[in-house]
Amino acid sequence: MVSLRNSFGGVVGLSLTWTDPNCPVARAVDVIGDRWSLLIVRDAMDGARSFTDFQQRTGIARNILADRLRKLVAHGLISQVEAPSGKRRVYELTAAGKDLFPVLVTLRQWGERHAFDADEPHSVLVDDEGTVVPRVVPTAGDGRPLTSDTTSVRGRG
Amino acid sequence: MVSLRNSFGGVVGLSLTWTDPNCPVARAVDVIGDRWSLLIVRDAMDGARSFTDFQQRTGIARNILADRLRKLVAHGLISQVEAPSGKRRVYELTAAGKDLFPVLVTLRQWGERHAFDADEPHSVLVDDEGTVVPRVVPTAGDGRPLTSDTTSVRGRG
DNA sequence: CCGTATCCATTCCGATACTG
DNA sequence: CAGTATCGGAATGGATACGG
Repeated sequence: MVSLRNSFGGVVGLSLTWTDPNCPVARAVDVIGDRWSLLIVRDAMDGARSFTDFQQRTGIARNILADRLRKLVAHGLISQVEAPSGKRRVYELTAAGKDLFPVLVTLRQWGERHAFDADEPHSVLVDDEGTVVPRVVPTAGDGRPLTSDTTSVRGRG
Repeated sequence: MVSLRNSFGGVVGLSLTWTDPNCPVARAVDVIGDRWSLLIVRDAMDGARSFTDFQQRTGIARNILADRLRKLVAHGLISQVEAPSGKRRVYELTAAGKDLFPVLVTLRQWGERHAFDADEPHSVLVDDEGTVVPRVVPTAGDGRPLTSDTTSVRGRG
């Protein structure tokens, strides 16, 4: 266990039992690499705000949901703020949480391609005007598309 | 538990205990949403081929590694092929596995931004020529950048 | 070198009951 | 509505020993 001060000033305990704790992928996985965290962020992006919102959309058990929300808040992806109504506190994505958008988009596109049977209907990601979002592909500065054969994805701090 | 015929003809058992089993993000998470799978894929992209390669790079326990490799093979992300030497069988990413490249790139970029302290040194993703890879941002067909405020990331099959 | 088998501890998860 | 408390089962994980 290693303590880490995150971008928001909060000290967060990370497992970091990895062989290479400085790999940014490993660190990211340490935050969202479980069964529920990404789905909670997904639903937050989709408009979920309240505890019950998340519970109903994900179907997660209440105690686990409470735990995950705590961790996501501790890691600075979600914050609990006063609702505009002034009544209740609601969960809201922070800038760091919203920055997971490209991850979820690529994950969704991957899922649509590879997690459905050929004859099984599935969604296709579209923008706000209803036109299909082209496949997200990392590119070099000059616009050249990058592949796993030429680009190492394993950073080492 | 639901059986699913994947893109490679193999029947794969998915948990799919989600509230919405048709969400492609949920399906993707069902495949790679654990502590190790993405890191195994990461190391495969980084050149790992043999069981011991993966074991040493990730530090994962041998029994768990064997289990995860089995699952990744069953899900069609990795295949076991004869080594060019003809001696041993080695693990190799399939097309579906390589398609996780954009996911790992965005995840790495997120990690570099949000999983390190401000004064903590970290890597920056570069292409094969050493120039920094610009932030990967999903865009509409017309090049307009998309955000989580305007684009739903939750597909429903 | 490539796994499998076993043992044990920890974590994860779901269901339910309960409180402010 | 928003959680917390508790229980039990399942999955995960580490270590080690073993066999092809």
